[in-house]
Amino acid sequence: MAPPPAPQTMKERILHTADKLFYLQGIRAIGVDTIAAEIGISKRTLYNHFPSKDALIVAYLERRFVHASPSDKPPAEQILATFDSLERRFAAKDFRGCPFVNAVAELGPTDRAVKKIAIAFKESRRLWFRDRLTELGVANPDALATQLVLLVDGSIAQDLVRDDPAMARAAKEAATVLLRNAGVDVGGDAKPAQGRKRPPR
Amino acid sequence: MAPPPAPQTMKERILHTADKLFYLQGIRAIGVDTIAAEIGISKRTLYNHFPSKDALIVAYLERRFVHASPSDKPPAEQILATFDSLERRFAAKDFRGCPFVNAVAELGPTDRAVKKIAIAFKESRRLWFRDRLTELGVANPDALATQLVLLVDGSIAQDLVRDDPAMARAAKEAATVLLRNAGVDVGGDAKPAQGRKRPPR
DNA sequence: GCCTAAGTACACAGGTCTGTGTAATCAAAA
DNA sequence: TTTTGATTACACAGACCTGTGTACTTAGGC
Repeated sequence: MAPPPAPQTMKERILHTADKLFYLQGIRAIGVDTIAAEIGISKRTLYNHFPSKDALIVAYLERRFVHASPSDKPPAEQILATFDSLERRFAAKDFRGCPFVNAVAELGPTDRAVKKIAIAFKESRRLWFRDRLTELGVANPDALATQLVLLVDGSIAQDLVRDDPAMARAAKEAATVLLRNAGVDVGGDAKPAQGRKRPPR
Repeated sequence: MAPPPAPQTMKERILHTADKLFYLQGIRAIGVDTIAAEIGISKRTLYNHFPSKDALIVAYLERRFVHASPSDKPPAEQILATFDSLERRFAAKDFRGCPFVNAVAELGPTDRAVKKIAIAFKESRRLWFRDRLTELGVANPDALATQLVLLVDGSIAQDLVRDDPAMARAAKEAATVLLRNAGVDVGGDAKPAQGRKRPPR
């Protein structure tokens, strides 16, 4: 399969580079000069496409706001696959936590625009979980969806400081318990994780 | 009961103020001038107590590294009380996430000293959970402890962006399910959260 | 009264940052 | 060929940052 095409327009090239640097090194740590130099353009060109660094930051976060693509797998599988995907991302050396959480942590509570995008993103993922749980006919999809996003964000935060992709596996196991507890069929009783061994009947 | 005593020594006053400003507004957002001005001392005095801003940052994080105080409550109660305590902290208007996660997010992967403290803190909390679970005789205390810290950090990250203390309740409910699944007695069957209603026997 | 330690006031060096102004260049469309 | 729009090179303003140098004041201990 073909590699992802190189960004075409100047605006896309700027966003692509800003994304890489902002995400890996932090928004406040990267100046617009650095971004322009990395692309090999003048600072003036950058400011011809974005009126301010703030605008560039907002565009960076909006570009990170990718919506989940539809899948024809069963909902329970989709939910658990989320954690496998997380584990793969943790294993990549260029993973540095959730860009939205990082931006809010970095830019403080004053930056309303950034916070708004972060809230929207978190909520969209929660709703994605909720929709899958509704398909499964779970009794309280809202509450369970919230618990699942806690596991997602918890494993991201833990991996950010510990660099340990196993956090995603731990989250997946916890999610499996929560799903099974809600009556969802998540495959064999292979990992009981019980306090006492259950005698085979 | 008496209010907490005002910091006595100059070093403590500096740390107290640095903590407040670093935590609420971000480490990079606060200059040493701002800290000195807030206390009403000269910048020179600050630099007489800390050789550099980096040293002040490290001292700030080390001061945040509070170890859990021993309790005589039963272990299961201690574990669940963690989430009640979290909820109270979320409700306070000056809560701004985990200072260690925020510092790592802000200062980037290069700052080894900061990352080291953050890892140590996260691990100390995981071990605290593990010790309580060991007291409870749980089969796999290590794995379950990791899952519990995911819920803690997940709720912190979610509250940071959403300002919703209910995240702590959601984490507590998930923790209850995980504990019960591991054979821990966590009180009545009051909240079954089951997929299908269980007929009373 | 005198000495020492701590703090103050304040300037400043040297660096970074965002954002702008200006004149020159280049390429493609008309 | 001429025009037009994008881009470049580069200087610069104004702000902020960390860290230092220096001379002055103040308060306690001897």
